[in-house]
Amino acid sequence: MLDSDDQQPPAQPPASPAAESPARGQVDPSSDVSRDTRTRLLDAAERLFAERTFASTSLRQITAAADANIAAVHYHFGSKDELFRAVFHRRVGPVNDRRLQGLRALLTAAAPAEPSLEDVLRALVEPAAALRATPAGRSFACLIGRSLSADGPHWKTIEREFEGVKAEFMPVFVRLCPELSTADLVWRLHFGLASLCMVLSDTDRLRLATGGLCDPDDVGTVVEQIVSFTAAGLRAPATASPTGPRAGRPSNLDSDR
Amino acid sequence: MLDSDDQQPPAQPPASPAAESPARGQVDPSSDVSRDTRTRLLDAAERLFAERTFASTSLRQITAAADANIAAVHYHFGSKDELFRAVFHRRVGPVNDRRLQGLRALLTAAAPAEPSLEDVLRALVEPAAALRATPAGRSFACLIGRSLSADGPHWKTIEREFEGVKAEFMPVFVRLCPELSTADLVWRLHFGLASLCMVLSDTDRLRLATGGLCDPDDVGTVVEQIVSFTAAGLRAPATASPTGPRAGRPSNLDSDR
DNA sequence: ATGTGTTTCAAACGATCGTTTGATAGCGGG
DNA sequence: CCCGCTATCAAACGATCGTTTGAAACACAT
Repeated sequence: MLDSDDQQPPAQPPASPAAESPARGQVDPSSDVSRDTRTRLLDAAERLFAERTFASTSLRQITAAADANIAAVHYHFGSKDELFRAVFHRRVGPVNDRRLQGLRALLTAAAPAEPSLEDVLRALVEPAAALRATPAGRSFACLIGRSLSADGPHWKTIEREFEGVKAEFMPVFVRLCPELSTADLVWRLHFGLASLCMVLSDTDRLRLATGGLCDPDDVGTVVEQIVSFTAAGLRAPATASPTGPRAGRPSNLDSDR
Repeated sequence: MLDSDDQQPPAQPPASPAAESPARGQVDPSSDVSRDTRTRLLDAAERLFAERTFASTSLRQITAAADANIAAVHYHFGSKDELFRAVFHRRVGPVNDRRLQGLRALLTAAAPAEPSLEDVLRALVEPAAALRATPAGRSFACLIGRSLSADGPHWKTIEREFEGVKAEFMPVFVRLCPELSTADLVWRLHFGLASLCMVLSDTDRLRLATGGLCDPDDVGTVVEQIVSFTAAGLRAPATASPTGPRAGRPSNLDSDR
């Protein structure tokens, strides 16, 4: 397992049914001369997609930043959408691999007991938060954090990348939080990942708003803050309505008016 | 106070220094005949900005959905950017007013003691979460939740809308969490708002992924989940390093490899 | 040198974008 | 009746978008 670096087949653009007009065969990504232009395009696209947005970043801006020709994008990737997929796939694989490595190490080290909730959360959070330690990783962190809260045509692509992590972490959380209903557990994990996404996608706003007090690029602090906050939330007593019909809908501000 | 419905001055488009060529005077938004087209444009833009994105929604899509002419946008708002600002301003004002009302009611009801952490969080979360109860509000909820995690040219516009809420809620949280350092408090409130944003911007993904178990449109459940989770996180013991140099940077997965 | 396949380039394609224009209705008060 | 004002409309503006094309530049085995 731990697959992260497969190269897709030719992946010819869905248009043009007569596929092979001049030259379109994808090239082996390892030990290739043209890797220069390809990775330059990936780096530039990663940075610009993060700074602006996929929709508001033009291929001309990308190729200008990468010092390449416009047609190079379609030659190496086929289309703008597949360029996005390539940018995303290049970095999310290693992150998820580190997550699964960390989880498995914890499980075997603690067996037959269970690892601590904090350790499991750390294994999930740290590889992603560590992206913000490097400039390129920080660009990708903004991209991934932003893509998770905006579903466009790329949502299914993104979702698939995280299936393995979800499948392996969820049972562990279920065992570590036996007193929580499934709905409670899912809600709270959702909130924890929301916190992670918010930090990943931050672009100096939090640091500026706090006068440098809270720094999303301080990986160690970020990890401990998210882990301790989420662990405390997961340990909160279960809500009143397990899966009841509509039990307990307390709504405030009916005081006056 | 509680200002939410001020109309901006003429707000002439920054181009064309000789401003008044044919007809550009903004109209009084109350008791006006043309409110029809104006609000139809606002409604359509609100929905489409939420479904797609600001950048990937064209004015022609908006005017087609609003059954209006292309030029109507520039006649009533001046530009696409000011249309976004109008869409945002129309709904965020009442939400923040309800938040401040709720907070003040809590403060006077509990005086001279302090209200509970849960009640203050509820006053902050409920008015926003309640947006998801109506289709139009749900569109705006997606828009606001998404805009907060993506900073474009509209970030300063958005930030200004929330200044009042921030200024009035923050001192209360400081008093309610006296054992937390400022950095800890800001981090954890940031996480709580991240959870809120994630729920607001959800577009059926969570419900579909959980088989209907977690429904972002079930306002009562959402509020209680966010409030209890965030309150538990805020009550977690303070982290080791208050503002220390680099204390405690435990990094896992140094097991093998 | 020749041939083959890969990579890069300038230039153009049609489509769509935000914005502007000038004319055309509707409607009030003089 | 005509005038000033508001609102809407069809049509076009220049700019920029993603994509395609065909040829040049390059590498390298024979």
